[in-house]
Amino acid sequence: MNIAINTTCIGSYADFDLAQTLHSGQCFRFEERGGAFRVCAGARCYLLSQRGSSLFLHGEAAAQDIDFLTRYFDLARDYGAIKRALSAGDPVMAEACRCAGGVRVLRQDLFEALVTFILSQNNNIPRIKKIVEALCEHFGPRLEGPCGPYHAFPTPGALAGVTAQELEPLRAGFRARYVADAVEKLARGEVSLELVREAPYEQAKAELMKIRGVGEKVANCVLLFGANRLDAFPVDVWIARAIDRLYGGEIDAGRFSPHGGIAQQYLFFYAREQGLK
DNA sequence: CTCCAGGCGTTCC
DNA sequence: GGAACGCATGGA
Repeated sequence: MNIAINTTCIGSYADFDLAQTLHSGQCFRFEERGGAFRVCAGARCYLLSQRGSSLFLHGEAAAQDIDFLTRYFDLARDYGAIKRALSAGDPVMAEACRCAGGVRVLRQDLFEALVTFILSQNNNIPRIKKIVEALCEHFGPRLEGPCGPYHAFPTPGALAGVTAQELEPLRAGFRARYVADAVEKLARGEVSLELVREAPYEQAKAELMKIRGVGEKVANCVLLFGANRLDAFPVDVWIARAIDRLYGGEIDAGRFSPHGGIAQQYLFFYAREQGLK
Protein backbone atom coordinates (compact mmCIF):
# COMPACT_ATOMS: atom_id res chain seq x y z
CA MET A 1 0.00 0.00 0.00
CA ASN A 2 1.42 3.36 -0.96
CA ILE A 3 0.88 6.32 1.29
CA ALA A 4 0.37 9.74 -0.26
CA ILE A 5 3.06 12.04 1.06
CA ASN A 6 2.76 15.11 -1.15
CA THR A 7 0.71 17.88 0.36
CA THR A 8 -0.42 21.00 -1.46
CA CYS A 9 -2.06 24.03 0.10
CA ILE A 10 -4.92 24.91 -2.20
CA GLY A 11 -5.48 28.22 -0.52
CA SER A 12 -6.80 30.01 2.52
CA TYR A 13 -10.49 30.79 2.64
CA ALA A 14 -12.65 32.72 5.04
CA ASP A 15 -16.20 31.47 5.62
CA PHE A 16 -15.21 27.92 4.73
CA ASP A 17 -15.19 24.84 6.92
CA LEU A 18 -14.52 21.57 5.12
CA ALA A 19 -16.08 19.33 7.77
CA GLN A 20 -19.17 21.52 8.13
CA THR A 21 -19.69 21.60 4.40
CA LEU A 22 -19.32 17.85 3.97
CA HIS A 23 -21.65 17.19 6.90
CA SER A 24 -24.33 19.58 5.70
CA GLY A 25 -26.23 16.91 3.80
CA GLN A 26 -25.35 17.95 0.27
CA CYS A 27 -23.11 15.07 -0.75
CA PHE A 28 -22.78 11.43 0.19
CA ARG A 29 -19.44 10.22 -1.15
CA PHE A 30 -17.04 11.17 1.59
CA GLU A 31 -15.55 9.62 4.69
CA GLU A 32 -13.42 10.85 7.53
CA ARG A 33 -9.95 9.33 7.76
CA GLY A 34 -8.06 10.50 10.76
CA GLY A 35 -8.36 14.26 10.64
CA ALA A 36 -8.71 14.22 6.85
CA PHE A 37 -11.57 13.53 4.46
CA ARG A 38 -11.61 11.28 1.44
CA VAL A 39 -13.96 13.02 -0.96
CA CYS A 40 -15.20 11.52 -4.22
CA ALA A 41 -17.00 13.56 -6.88
CA GLY A 42 -17.73 12.43 -10.39
CA ALA A 43 -14.71 10.41 -11.50
CA ARG A 44 -12.39 12.14 -9.02
CA CYS A 45 -11.23 11.29 -5.52
CA TYR A 46 -9.25 13.49 -3.17
CA LEU A 47 -7.80 13.35 0.29
CA LEU A 48 -8.37 16.74 1.92
CA SER A 49 -7.73 18.36 5.26
CA GLN A 50 -8.03 21.78 6.78
CA ARG A 51 -5.97 23.67 9.35
CA GLY A 52 -7.33 27.04 10.26
CA SER A 53 -8.61 28.54 7.06
CA SER A 54 -6.12 26.69 4.86
CA LEU A 55 -7.30 23.80 2.71
CA PHE A 56 -4.79 21.04 1.96
CA LEU A 57 -4.76 18.42 -0.76
CA HIS A 58 -2.80 15.24 -0.04
CA GLY A 59 -1.36 13.32 -2.97
CA GLU A 60 -0.55 14.28 -6.51
CA ALA A 61 -1.96 17.68 -7.37
CA ALA A 62 -2.28 19.06 -10.91
CA ALA A 63 -3.48 22.56 -11.70
CA GLN A 64 -6.80 21.16 -12.88
CA ASP A 65 -7.33 19.54 -9.49
CA ILE A 66 -6.98 22.91 -7.77
CA ASP A 67 -9.41 24.40 -10.28
CA PHE A 68 -11.86 21.57 -9.77
CA LEU A 69 -11.82 21.82 -5.98
CA THR A 70 -12.08 25.61 -6.04
CA ARG A 71 -15.18 25.25 -8.13
CA TYR A 72 -16.58 22.20 -6.30
CA PHE A 73 -16.52 23.95 -2.92
CA ASP A 74 -17.56 27.28 -4.48
CA LEU A 75 -14.49 28.88 -2.93
CA ALA A 76 -14.35 31.90 -5.23
CA ARG A 77 -17.67 33.29 -3.98
CA ASP A 78 -17.80 35.90 -1.21
CA TYR A 79 -19.95 34.17 1.40
CA GLY A 80 -19.07 36.83 3.97
CA ALA A 81 -21.01 39.40 1.99
CA ILE A 82 -23.91 36.98 1.56
CA LYS A 83 -24.02 36.25 5.29
CA ARG A 84 -24.02 39.94 6.12
CA ALA A 85 -26.91 40.53 3.74
CA LEU A 86 -28.89 37.56 5.06
CA SER A 87 -28.24 38.50 8.68
CA ALA A 88 -29.22 42.15 8.40
CA GLY A 89 -32.38 42.69 10.44
CA ASP A 90 -32.85 38.95 10.97
CA PRO A 91 -31.59 37.70 14.35
CA VAL A 92 -32.50 34.08 13.64
CA MET A 93 -30.65 34.01 10.34
CA ALA A 94 -27.76 35.84 11.96
CA GLU A 95 -27.51 33.07 14.54
CA ALA A 96 -27.75 30.42 11.83
CA CYS A 97 -24.98 32.16 9.88
CA ARG A 98 -22.75 32.16 12.97
CA CYS A 99 -23.43 28.47 13.65
CA ALA A 100 -23.14 27.26 10.05
CA GLY A 101 -20.82 29.99 8.82
CA GLY A 102 -18.38 27.59 7.17
CA VAL A 103 -20.95 25.85 4.99
CA ARG A 104 -20.53 26.30 1.24
CA VAL A 105 -23.05 25.28 -1.39
CA LEU A 106 -21.37 22.57 -3.44
CA ARG A 107 -21.22 22.62 -7.21
CA GLN A 108 -21.69 18.95 -7.90
CA ASP A 109 -22.17 17.26 -11.22
CA LEU A 110 -25.81 17.66 -12.21
CA PHE A 111 -26.49 14.02 -13.06
CA GLU A 112 -24.80 12.84 -9.86
CA ALA A 113 -26.84 15.25 -7.78
CA LEU A 114 -30.02 14.10 -9.50
CA VAL A 115 -29.43 10.41 -8.87
CA THR A 116 -28.18 10.76 -5.31
CA PHE A 117 -31.08 12.97 -4.26
CA ILE A 118 -33.57 10.60 -5.83
CA LEU A 119 -31.96 7.97 -3.60
CA SER A 120 -32.15 10.27 -0.57
CA GLN A 121 -35.93 10.43 -0.31
CA ASN A 122 -37.43 9.01 2.87
CA ASN A 123 -33.99 7.67 3.71
CA ASN A 124 -31.21 8.31 6.21
CA ILE A 125 -27.75 9.54 5.39
CA PRO A 126 -25.71 6.45 6.39
CA ARG A 127 -27.92 4.27 4.22
CA ILE A 128 -27.92 6.76 1.34
CA LYS A 129 -24.13 6.64 1.41
CA LYS A 130 -24.16 2.86 1.24
CA ILE A 131 -26.57 2.80 -1.70
CA VAL A 132 -24.59 5.45 -3.60
CA GLU A 133 -21.38 3.55 -2.93
CA ALA A 134 -22.97 0.35 -4.22
CA LEU A 135 -24.15 2.18 -7.34
CA CYS A 136 -20.59 3.33 -8.03
CA GLU A 137 -19.15 -0.13 -7.38
CA HIS A 138 -21.59 -1.78 -9.77
CA PHE A 139 -21.65 0.77 -12.59
CA GLY A 140 -18.62 3.04 -12.25
CA PRO A 141 -15.06 2.21 -13.34
CA ARG A 142 -12.58 1.23 -10.66
CA LEU A 143 -9.82 3.83 -10.38
CA GLU A 144 -6.72 4.39 -8.29
CA GLY A 145 -6.99 7.20 -5.78
CA PRO A 146 -4.76 9.01 -3.28
CA CYS A 147 -5.59 6.43 -0.64
CA GLY A 148 -6.43 3.24 -2.46
CA PRO A 149 -8.88 2.28 -5.17
CA TYR A 150 -12.30 3.83 -5.57
CA HIS A 151 -15.11 3.82 -8.11
CA ALA A 152 -16.17 6.77 -10.22
CA PHE A 153 -19.79 7.85 -10.18
CA PRO A 154 -21.43 6.24 -13.22
CA THR A 155 -22.10 8.45 -16.21
CA PRO A 156 -25.56 8.57 -17.82
CA GLY A 157 -24.08 6.41 -20.57
CA ALA A 158 -22.88 3.79 -18.10
CA LEU A 159 -26.42 3.54 -16.72
CA ALA A 160 -28.18 3.75 -20.09
CA GLY A 161 -30.88 1.13 -20.37
CA VAL A 162 -30.58 0.03 -16.76
CA THR A 163 -33.72 -1.50 -15.26
CA ALA A 164 -35.00 -1.35 -11.71
CA GLN A 165 -34.34 -5.07 -11.49
CA GLU A 166 -30.70 -4.58 -12.44
CA LEU A 167 -30.44 -1.99 -9.68
CA GLU A 168 -31.75 -4.47 -7.10
CA PRO A 169 -28.28 -5.22 -5.64
CA LEU A 170 -28.17 -1.60 -4.43
CA ARG A 171 -31.00 -2.38 -2.00
CA ALA A 172 -32.50 0.99 -2.85
CA GLY A 173 -36.05 -0.31 -2.53
CA PHE A 174 -38.78 1.63 -4.29
CA ARG A 175 -36.24 4.27 -5.38
CA ALA A 176 -34.67 1.93 -7.93
CA ARG A 177 -37.44 2.45 -10.46
CA TYR A 178 -37.14 6.21 -9.99
CA VAL A 179 -33.44 6.06 -10.90
CA ALA A 180 -34.24 3.88 -13.91
CA ASP A 181 -36.90 6.37 -15.00
CA ALA A 182 -34.47 9.27 -14.70
CA VAL A 183 -31.85 7.50 -16.79
CA GLU A 184 -34.42 6.52 -19.39
CA LYS A 185 -35.95 10.00 -19.73
CA LEU A 186 -32.48 11.52 -20.09
CA ALA A 187 -31.46 8.97 -22.72
CA ARG A 188 -34.65 9.56 -24.68
CA GLY A 189 -34.24 13.30 -24.47
CA GLU A 190 -37.52 13.67 -22.60
CA VAL A 191 -35.66 15.52 -19.88
CA SER A 192 -32.87 17.93 -20.78
CA LEU A 193 -30.16 18.66 -18.25
CA GLU A 194 -29.14 21.57 -20.44
CA LEU A 195 -32.58 23.02 -19.87
CA VAL A 196 -32.28 22.34 -16.14
CA ARG A 197 -29.08 24.38 -16.13
CA GLU A 198 -30.19 27.22 -18.37
CA ALA A 199 -33.95 27.66 -18.14
CA PRO A 200 -35.69 30.01 -15.71
CA TYR A 201 -36.08 28.53 -12.23
CA GLU A 202 -39.72 27.40 -12.49
CA GLN A 203 -39.17 25.82 -15.88
CA ALA A 204 -35.99 24.09 -14.76
CA LYS A 205 -37.77 22.69 -11.71
CA ALA A 206 -40.69 21.48 -13.84
CA GLU A 207 -38.24 19.79 -16.18
CA LEU A 208 -36.76 17.76 -13.31
CA MET A 209 -40.21 16.92 -11.96
CA LYS A 210 -41.05 15.09 -15.16
CA ILE A 211 -39.06 12.28 -13.59
CA ARG A 212 -40.93 9.79 -11.40
CA GLY A 213 -39.79 10.22 -7.83
CA VAL A 214 -38.65 13.79 -8.29
CA GLY A 215 -40.86 16.17 -6.34
CA GLU A 216 -40.27 19.71 -5.19
CA LYS A 217 -37.79 18.78 -2.50
CA VAL A 218 -35.56 16.64 -4.67
CA ALA A 219 -35.80 19.07 -7.59
CA ASN A 220 -34.77 21.99 -5.43
CA CYS A 221 -31.83 20.09 -3.96
CA VAL A 222 -30.70 19.11 -7.46
CA LEU A 223 -30.99 22.70 -8.67
CA LEU A 224 -29.13 23.97 -5.62
CA PHE A 225 -26.33 21.40 -5.33
CA GLY A 226 -26.10 20.30 -8.96
CA ALA A 227 -26.76 23.47 -10.95
CA ASN A 228 -25.67 26.16 -8.49
CA ARG A 229 -29.10 27.75 -8.60
CA LEU A 230 -28.67 29.65 -5.37
CA ASP A 231 -32.23 30.92 -5.42
CA ALA A 232 -33.61 27.39 -5.10
CA PHE A 233 -35.24 27.04 -1.70
CA PRO A 234 -35.93 23.39 -0.87
CA VAL A 235 -39.34 22.69 0.55
CA ASP A 236 -39.07 19.86 3.01
CA VAL A 237 -41.04 18.80 6.01
CA TRP A 238 -38.07 18.55 8.29
CA ILE A 239 -36.73 22.03 7.73
CA ALA A 240 -40.23 23.46 7.52
CA ARG A 241 -40.80 22.26 11.07
CA ALA A 242 -37.42 23.59 12.13
CA ILE A 243 -38.10 26.96 10.51
CA ASP A 244 -41.47 27.01 12.20
CA ARG A 245 -39.76 26.49 15.55
CA LEU A 246 -37.10 29.07 14.80
CA TYR A 247 -39.30 31.74 13.28
CA GLY A 248 -42.61 30.93 14.87
CA GLY A 249 -44.22 30.39 11.48
CA GLU A 250 -43.56 29.92 7.85
CA ILE A 251 -41.20 32.22 6.05
CA ASP A 252 -41.27 33.57 2.56
CA ALA A 253 -38.43 32.16 0.48
CA GLY A 254 -38.36 35.44 -1.44
CA ARG A 255 -37.28 37.12 1.73
CA PHE A 256 -33.83 35.65 1.28
CA SER A 257 -33.66 36.18 -2.46
CA PRO A 258 -31.43 35.81 -4.37
CA HIS A 259 -29.58 33.51 -1.97
CA GLY A 260 -32.46 31.54 -0.51
CA GLY A 261 -30.68 28.27 -1.13
CA ILE A 262 -27.69 29.34 0.93
CA ALA A 263 -30.01 30.63 3.64
CA GLN A 264 -31.73 27.27 3.64
CA GLN A 265 -28.43 25.43 4.07
CA TYR A 266 -27.48 27.63 7.01
CA LEU A 267 -30.88 27.09 8.60
CA PHE A 268 -30.75 23.35 8.00
CA PHE A 269 -27.34 23.02 9.60
CA TYR A 270 -28.23 25.29 12.50
CA ALA A 271 -31.53 23.58 13.21
CA ARG A 272 -29.87 20.18 13.19
CA GLU A 273 -27.12 21.38 15.51
CA GLN A 274 -29.80 22.65 17.86
CA GLY A 275 -31.57 19.32 17.69
CA LEU A 276 -34.72 21.00 16.45
CA LYS A 277 -37.34 18.99 14.65
C1' DC B 1 -41.78 -5.41 18.47
C1' DT B 2 -42.23 -0.32 16.72
C1' DC B 3 -40.50 3.88 14.85
C1' DC B 4 -37.93 6.59 11.76
C1' DA B 5 -35.15 8.31 7.73
C1' DG B 6 -33.39 16.00 4.21
C1' DG B 7 -40.36 12.35 -0.01
C1' DC B 8 -43.25 11.14 -3.41
C1' DG B 9 -47.28 8.92 -5.86
C1' DT B 10 -51.89 7.59 -5.30
C1' DT B 11 -56.25 7.98 -3.58
C1' DC B 12 -59.51 9.90 -1.45
C1' DC B 13 -62.66 14.29 -0.17
C1' DG C 1 -56.11 21.89 -3.47
C1' DG C 2 -55.12 19.40 0.70
C1' DA C 3 -54.91 15.28 4.03
C1' DA C 4 -54.12 10.34 4.64
C1' DC C 5 -51.53 6.30 3.47
C1' DG C 6 -48.29 2.99 1.34
C1' DC C 7 -43.79 2.29 -0.08
C1' DA C 8 -38.38 -0.94 0.53
C1' DT C 9 -34.85 -1.13 3.55
C1' DG C 10 -32.05 -1.16 7.60
C1' DG C 11 -30.71 0.74 11.96
C1' DA C 12 -32.03 2.23 16.70
